[in-house]
Amino acid sequence: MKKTLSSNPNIRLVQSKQDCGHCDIEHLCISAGMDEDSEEFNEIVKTSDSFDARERIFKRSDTVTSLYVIQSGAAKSQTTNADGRHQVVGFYFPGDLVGIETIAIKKHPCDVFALEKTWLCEVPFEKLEHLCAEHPSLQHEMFMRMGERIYHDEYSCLLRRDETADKRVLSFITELYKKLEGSKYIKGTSIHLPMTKTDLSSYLGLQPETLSRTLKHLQAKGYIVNSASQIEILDFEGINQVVEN
Amino acid sequence: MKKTLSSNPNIRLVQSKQDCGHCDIEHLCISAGMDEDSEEFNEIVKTSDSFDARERIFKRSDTVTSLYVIQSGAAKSQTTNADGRHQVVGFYFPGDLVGIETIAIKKHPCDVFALEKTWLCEVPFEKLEHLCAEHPSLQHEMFMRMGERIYHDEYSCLLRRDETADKRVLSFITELYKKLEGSKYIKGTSIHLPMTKTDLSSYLGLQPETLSRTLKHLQAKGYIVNSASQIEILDFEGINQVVEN
DNA sequence: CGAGGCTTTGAGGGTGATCAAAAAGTGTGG
DNA sequence: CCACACTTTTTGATCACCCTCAAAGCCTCG
Repeated sequence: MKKTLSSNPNIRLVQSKQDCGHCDIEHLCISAGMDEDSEEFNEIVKTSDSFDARERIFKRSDTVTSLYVIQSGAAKSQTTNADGRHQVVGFYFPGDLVGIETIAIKKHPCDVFALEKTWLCEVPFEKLEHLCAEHPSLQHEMFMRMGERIYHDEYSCLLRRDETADKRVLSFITELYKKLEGSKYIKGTSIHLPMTKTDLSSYLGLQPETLSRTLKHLQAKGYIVNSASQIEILDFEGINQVVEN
Repeated sequence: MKKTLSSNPNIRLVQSKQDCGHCDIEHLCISAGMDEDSEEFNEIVKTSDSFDARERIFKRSDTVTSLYVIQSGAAKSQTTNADGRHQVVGFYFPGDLVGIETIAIKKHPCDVFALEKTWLCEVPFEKLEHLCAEHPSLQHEMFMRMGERIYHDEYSCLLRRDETADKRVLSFITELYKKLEGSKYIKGTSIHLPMTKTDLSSYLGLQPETLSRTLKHLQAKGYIVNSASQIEILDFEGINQVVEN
């Protein structure tokens, strides 16, 4: 049986990763919202075992009572349509919250898969709520996180809806570049992509063939250099002009 | 000068609407999340003057420091692209929160227009945060509201992205029917639409012509009856089959 | 009653989907 | 380390859906 966080409540804790004080993404975590030292936060957090690439982290319809923070690695969430086709809903990187889309409906609307070796922190939602009530700064951080997510969803969604394949691809690339700046996914002007091109095409609402052709054509125009799991940005200026219009 | 809530801080209060205890959508308001009587909530809420149909409620880039609850009426939010075309991002009905998409960026990403005579309640966000910290049930209500919105955004977006015009239109109709059930917008199996068909087409990511043709064709198939500002649902069963596949 | 926006209808064109198949990459086990 | 199976990506050809442009009717509101 595959382990998933929700089917296996007795998660093997990785003690060395347990202490928030030693976490290397502390500044990206919601605990960064706490004024005082995050000792209390540390106490409610559980650290999960790691997940290998392609391993399922959450199963659709699983009951959720926690939020999860990506500590290291990357993940994708995807649904399966009635006719069996998959659709990628989002990608998650270190510091991102997995599960705020579930707190109202209390179950995963999607399967979530690790894209590479990935570690998560589990934050039991009910305990988080209590802590939020005692620490206004943490409550504020949560509101801000959720507000950002709503803003992003409503705008990235919009963006992609009516735009051409060129624009969708270019704006995805530049947004991701900004988001991951300073992380191990960025080397100079190159972005390492942990997801497959097929996943990316699904996320962008395109067919794999269309994404392939689009990347080729964007490379021919000199905007980017496309390779297996990496995209190099050549012409930020030119890309911005395409995206803005 | 057009009055907007944010350009005119000295809002004329409508005293008769001021008291939360007499609000006819109290059960839809975030104050419904409060265990005790909502006296304290009542104290922080400001009620705005009403807005006429087509009147602008918020201007894009306006600074925001409050959330707003639609007390009565309906509104749309829309952006303007670089090339001047408008794009409708969302519709708001009684009980809906306008402004949670702004709390992280602190300004309106969109213009918001009244679709008909509309009343709003203003809830200063900072005061709301303080109240949330004192009343865990209110904090919980806010988390649930935001979680629902994220869930809806990520799913309605998904839904519309790859689906045919038929599916987009039918799922919009049935979702709206469910959402507005029991309100004045629903009479039997008919939905009154406060927005224009052009607004709706924009929201659905279609051209007005395409929406017009789609509605005609869905009527020919016997799913709905289409008229000026009303859509009657004839075949719930059949519609579900179309949407699910 | 007139002006303006909204909706409908028609004809033609383009972007991206679909289908098919080859090429390249990835992981596994011997 | 290589061979094999499998997945992912690419390429090509054709097609469908929706967009675009144009214009006429319709409704709403001043």
